[in-house]
Amino acid sequence: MALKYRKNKSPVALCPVGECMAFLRGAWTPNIIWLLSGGPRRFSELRKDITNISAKVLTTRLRNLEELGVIRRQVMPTSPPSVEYSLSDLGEELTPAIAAIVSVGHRLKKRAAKAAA
Amino acid sequence: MALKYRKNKSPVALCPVGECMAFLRGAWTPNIIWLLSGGPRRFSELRKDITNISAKVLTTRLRNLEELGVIRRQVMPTSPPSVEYSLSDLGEELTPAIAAIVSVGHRLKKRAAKAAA
DNA sequence: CAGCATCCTGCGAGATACTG
DNA sequence: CAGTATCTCGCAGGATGCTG
Repeated sequence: MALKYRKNKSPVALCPVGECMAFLRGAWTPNIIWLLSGGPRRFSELRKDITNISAKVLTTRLRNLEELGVIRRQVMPTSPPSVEYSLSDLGEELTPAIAAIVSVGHRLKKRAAKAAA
Repeated sequence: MALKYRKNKSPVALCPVGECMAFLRGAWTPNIIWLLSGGPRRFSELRKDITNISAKVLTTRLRNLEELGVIRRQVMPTSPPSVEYSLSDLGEELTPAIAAIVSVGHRLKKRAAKAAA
């Protein structure tokens, strides 16, 4: 019963949305890309901007995105080491989707406010 | 060490993308909404359209979305029981985001094809 | 500053079998 | 047809502590 479970990383890969969703895995991922779409950012900046994310998770997501070719990691040779993350071309292609998500999010927020009133 | 872990269902809820992503939890969810955006569908139709999804998972996601108010579930009083799922107003609001995701997905597919060539 | 190591949890998901 | 039940795995994530 060894290989009982498929090693398929993204179950949705065969469906229309899957091509894109494969890059948005993880609850924090869209947020990271969104922040990076505003320009390069350093590790600690991301940590501050994304409320309540732990260093471990941020690192994991960052590494994952780097491996997928979505972001670029550039180590600055300064005395206190600083690392800059930025979107790659591939990453830039994802931003319209994220932008739409954000925009829908705002709409939903307004909607919720109206419903409460 | 009881309530060690926060019960927060969506860790991203405080971030800009979180408002929307809260409704897209689960790898299959965007796909379901996307299919439903084309019109109401029955359980078995969804199962067929979404390749390789198990009945259990589909049911779970459907129930979840219903609970969130994203979709509506209507039982048709026919002799072989049939159930129709459709997007609610809230669900309709999510479609722009899904559409963007799908569109980006197509673009990525082309990009990959070009890279392979 | 930018991480890594370790340990632990819950959820999404897959497989299979069964039901009103 | 439209589910439910049961079991299992793996991954994303949280907490805490340590390092070049």
